[in-house]
Amino acid sequence: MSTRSDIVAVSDTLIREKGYNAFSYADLAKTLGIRNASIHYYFPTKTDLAIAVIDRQLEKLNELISSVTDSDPLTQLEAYLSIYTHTREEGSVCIVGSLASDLYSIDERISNHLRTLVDEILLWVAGILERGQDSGVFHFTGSPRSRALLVVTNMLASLQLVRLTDNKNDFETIKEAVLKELTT
Amino acid sequence: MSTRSDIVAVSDTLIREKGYNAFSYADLAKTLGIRNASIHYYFPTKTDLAIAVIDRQLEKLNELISSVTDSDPLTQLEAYLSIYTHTREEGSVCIVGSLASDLYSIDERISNHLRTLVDEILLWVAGILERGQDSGVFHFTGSPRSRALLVVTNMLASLQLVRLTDNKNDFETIKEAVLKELTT
DNA sequence: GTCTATAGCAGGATAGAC
DNA sequence: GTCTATCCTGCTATAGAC
Repeated sequence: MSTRSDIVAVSDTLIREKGYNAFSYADLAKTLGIRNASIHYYFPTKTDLAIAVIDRQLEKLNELISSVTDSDPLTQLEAYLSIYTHTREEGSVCIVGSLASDLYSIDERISNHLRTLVDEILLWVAGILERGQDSGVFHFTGSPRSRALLVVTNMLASLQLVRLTDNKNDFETIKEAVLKELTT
Repeated sequence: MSTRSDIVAVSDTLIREKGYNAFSYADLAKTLGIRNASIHYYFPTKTDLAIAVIDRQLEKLNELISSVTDSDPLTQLEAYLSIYTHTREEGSVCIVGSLASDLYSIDERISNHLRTLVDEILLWVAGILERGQDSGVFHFTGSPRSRALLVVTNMLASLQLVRLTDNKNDFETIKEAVLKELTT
C-alpha cells in the first residue's frame, strides 16, 4: 500500500476510536513510523485528511453497494448491517457518529462531505427497504425513508451504547431485533 | 444561580454542542465573563468538570423520573422522549452520544460515571416498557431491555443524524415512529 | 518524498496577590 | 473567590536540507 493510503486508513481508525479532536499528526507519525512533516506533505491540513477519510468511506460504501447490486433485498440489508458488525469488533464507532458529535467544531468542508455520505446511506437503505416491501420480504409501516432512519439510528447508536454497557450481546441483540422486526 | 452551577450548565451545553475535546476553559471564561483561573478554583481539572456535568444530567434524570413516577406507562415514555425534543431544539446531541464518541480519549473516571447514567436510562425505559406491556398499552417482541435498547438508540442517534440531514422533520418522524410502533 | 528544526499558538493547569 | 501572570505541553503547520 502507498504511504498516502496508509495515512488515510490509520486516520480513519483513530478518528473512529478516539474522536477527531483527540487524534493528532503525532499519533499518525508514531503508528506509521514516519515524521509529522511527511504527513503534511500528503495532507497539508487536518481538514484535508478528514475529507480523505470520508472519501475512503464513500468508496468502500460504493464497493459494497456494487457487490450486492444484483442480490435480493434481504441479502442487501444484511450487507448493510455487516458494516457495523465489523466496526463493532474493532471497538470503534462509525465515522458518521464520530464526526456528528464534533460537528460544530469542525471545518464546514468536512461536514458537507459527511452530509454526502449520510445521504447516500439513507438513500441506499430506503431503496432496499422499499424493494423488500414490494417483494413481500419486509413488512413495515411508514415510508421507506422513515423506516431507514430507524434502522440507521439503531445501528449507528448501538456502536456508541455498547461501548458503555459492556454487554457484548447488546450489539447482536439490536442487530437481530432490527432484522426480525422487518421480516415478521 | 451560583458560579459553580453556572459553570456546569455552560459546560454541559458546550460539550453537547462542540464535543468534549473541542470545548475549553477559555470558552467557559468568555461565556461567563470570568477568568480561566476562577474556573479551576471550582474544578481543578477538566475531568472534575466533566464528572460534574454527568452528575447534573443524573440529577435531572432523577427529577424527571420522580415527576412521573405515579403516571401511566405512556405518559412516562413521553416524558422520556421529551428529553430529546428539548435537546433537538438546541441543535445539540445528548451527553451520552457526545462522550461515547470520545470514549477512548477521556479519563476513565468520566466513562465510569457515564456508564452509571446509561445504565439508569436503560433500566428506567425497560421498566416503562415492561409495565406498559403488562397493562396492554405497549406491544412488542423480545425482552423489555432489548426493546429499550432499540428505543434509546433511535433517540440518541436521531439527534446526531438530524444535524446532518437538515430535514427538520426527521427528528419528529423518528420520535413518532417509535411511539407508533409500540402502541399498535 | 522524507527528514530536522522550529515557528506559533492554544490548551490545561498553578502560584500568589488582592 | 477572583484576579494577573505564567509555565509547560502538545498541537497544527511551515521552511528548507537531503
